[in-house]
Amino acid sequence: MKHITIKDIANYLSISVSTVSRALIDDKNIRRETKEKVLEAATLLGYRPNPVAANLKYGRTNTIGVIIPEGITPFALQIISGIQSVLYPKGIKVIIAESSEDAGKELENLRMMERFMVDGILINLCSYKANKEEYLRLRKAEMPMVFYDRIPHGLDVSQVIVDDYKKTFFLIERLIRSGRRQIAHIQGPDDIYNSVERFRGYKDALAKFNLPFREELVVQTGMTFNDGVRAADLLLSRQVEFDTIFAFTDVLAIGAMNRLRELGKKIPEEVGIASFSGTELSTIVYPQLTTVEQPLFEMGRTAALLILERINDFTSPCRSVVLDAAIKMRASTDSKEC
Amino acid sequence: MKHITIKDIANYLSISVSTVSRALIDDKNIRRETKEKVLEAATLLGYRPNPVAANLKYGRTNTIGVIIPEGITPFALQIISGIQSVLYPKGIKVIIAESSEDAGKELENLRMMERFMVDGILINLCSYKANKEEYLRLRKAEMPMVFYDRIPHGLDVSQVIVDDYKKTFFLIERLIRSGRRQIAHIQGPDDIYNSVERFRGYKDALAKFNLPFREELVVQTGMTFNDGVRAADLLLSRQVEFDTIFAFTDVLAIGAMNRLRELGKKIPEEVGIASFSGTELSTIVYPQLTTVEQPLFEMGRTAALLILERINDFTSPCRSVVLDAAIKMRASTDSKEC
DNA sequence: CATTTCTCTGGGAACGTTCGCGGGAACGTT
DNA sequence: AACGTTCCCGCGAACGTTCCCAGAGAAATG
Repeated sequence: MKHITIKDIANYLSISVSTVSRALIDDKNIRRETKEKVLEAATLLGYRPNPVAANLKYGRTNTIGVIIPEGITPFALQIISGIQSVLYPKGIKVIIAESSEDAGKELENLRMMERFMVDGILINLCSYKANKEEYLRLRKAEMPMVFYDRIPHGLDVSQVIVDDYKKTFFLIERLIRSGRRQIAHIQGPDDIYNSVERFRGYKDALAKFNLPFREELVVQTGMTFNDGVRAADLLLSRQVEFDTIFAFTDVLAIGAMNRLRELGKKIPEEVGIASFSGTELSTIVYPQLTTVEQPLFEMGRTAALLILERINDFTSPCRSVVLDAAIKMRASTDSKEC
Repeated sequence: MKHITIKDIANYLSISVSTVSRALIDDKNIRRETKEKVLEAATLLGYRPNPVAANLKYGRTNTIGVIIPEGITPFALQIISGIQSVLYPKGIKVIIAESSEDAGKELENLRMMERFMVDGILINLCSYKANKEEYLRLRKAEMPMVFYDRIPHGLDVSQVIVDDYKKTFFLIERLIRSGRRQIAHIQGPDDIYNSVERFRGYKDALAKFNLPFREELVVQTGMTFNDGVRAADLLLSRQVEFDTIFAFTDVLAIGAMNRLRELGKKIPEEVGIASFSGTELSTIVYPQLTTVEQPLFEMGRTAALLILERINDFTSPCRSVVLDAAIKMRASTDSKEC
């Protein structure tokens, strides 16, 4: 693609490049007349500014990186929509890298972002423990970073989250209030902080209603659909009664639900299913899932706003934004109280 | 972020910037000794090359744009993984824009990509008719483009697709062979060429077995989950018997399936469901969907390879790659012949 | 030993922009 | 009439690289 530059316009009008630049940049040191002449010529010649050159000047790339743990579910993409809705209008590019739930790959992605010289990074972690030194190094190198959804522990950074503990607590509370007593839990991996928090919410909610916490009702597993399937099998093999399953994510819940149905269990009559997420998955399965619906688009939006803040002023204090999330009672737990 | 430049290395070693550049760029006009010295100093000082500067020189941005019609389903993201697997190792950034099935937004996205000065664009269209003039203009301006999945009509461009007609034909053929006779079709929008092709495959397959084509068994609709729900309703309201539904996409199929089940129909005993896609959605629903499984990752990979070809030599002839797709018979049509 | 070739290095222009500086013209103020 | 201001505009440096050109010295050739 051949591009016409500011210099071409200057030649065309026999004026200097500086004046052209000033006209285009809306500098005040220019006569209205000449400015109009330049703009006219610009459209006539089909001029498109070359951001690369300007960025070189400013030492920016106008690019920010997003690192996501997985890209199979719609989760990431909805958040990314939110991010882009803020950044694209500002002329900032967004590049995405996926870690496949692998801390090693996450590290690679961080390095790649650095190589690409992004102006900042938005991160959804694989593990809240991994790559800590790298994040410390980046922080020291003054790389603007904002974490969202899955955040690190003991690192003073900007972040945007929902209150996993509280929301889980409320969800379990409502399940109990609607008559469910034997609530099993499919727990996520240990190294995801949200998993720890949701587990805590689950336990405390049981305690509030004086329901016993029973180890046999808890299964810890991974993040995939098949992990959900296996979790259901494991739960059944323990020969302990349960009338509800609360799963760490949509995907796990759906895996478990499908397995149970395959084995002839009626949902929600014999077993109710609830989860925590906010993707469309929870409404395209049958029956629709009771879930804590996180505001994903909004989460992306605020993360993007935070990173802009951070880029503009690295010395500003880190901010932690907690978003609200709605509890949606749906057919999978057959609650009357929608 | 303060960055170490090539000049810093030059000062540090009291040599010229040119030599440093040569050392880093693996130029042959340099003594092995000095080259090693430079590399050593580079790692010592923590030098990271600034791609922006180099790109300015070369007139490239090392960025390619991807325009997708929608981002709710995993469809797009799986293809994007394939694209990134080729481009990221080459140091090429990938930016993504979503058109929300809206041709106007698609046009906006094209303009944005141009503003960002991407080196090339990978496109999955909203409509095969829309924005034609814009694509012609871009082509004339020598913007490298590759279309995939949903392609334009009557435009000489590089593209990567699967054979919608043939694969649909084979799928319907197998459904008929497994005993299904009254196959309904949920058709996609008119302005998506794949929809037209799949419809054609459906019709011709019926014809091959001397089964009557019945208008009442075809519903044309949109692309969303709810469109699938509505299509099922419409089909039922026509009071015509059918033992199978073949839907344009996974999402439509799932919408219809859930609606039917809600109304008490047994899947697959009373109605079988089949679709065309290749996302994980077809295997996380219950029962799992019979479907034409497109090789999405591979599609992304080849699209990326084609765009590289095009960027390196715009004069090379446009290529059209047709990928194979597997027909997966699953529980939703209860076929014995998995 | 003289000449050519080769190897390596430094200088400086170029990529497309922005911006500080200086200066000329026009204007207003004493 | 002399001076200070303001308004515009051009010049040139700068951002971090690459690369062409020239040249110094070494090596090879006669």
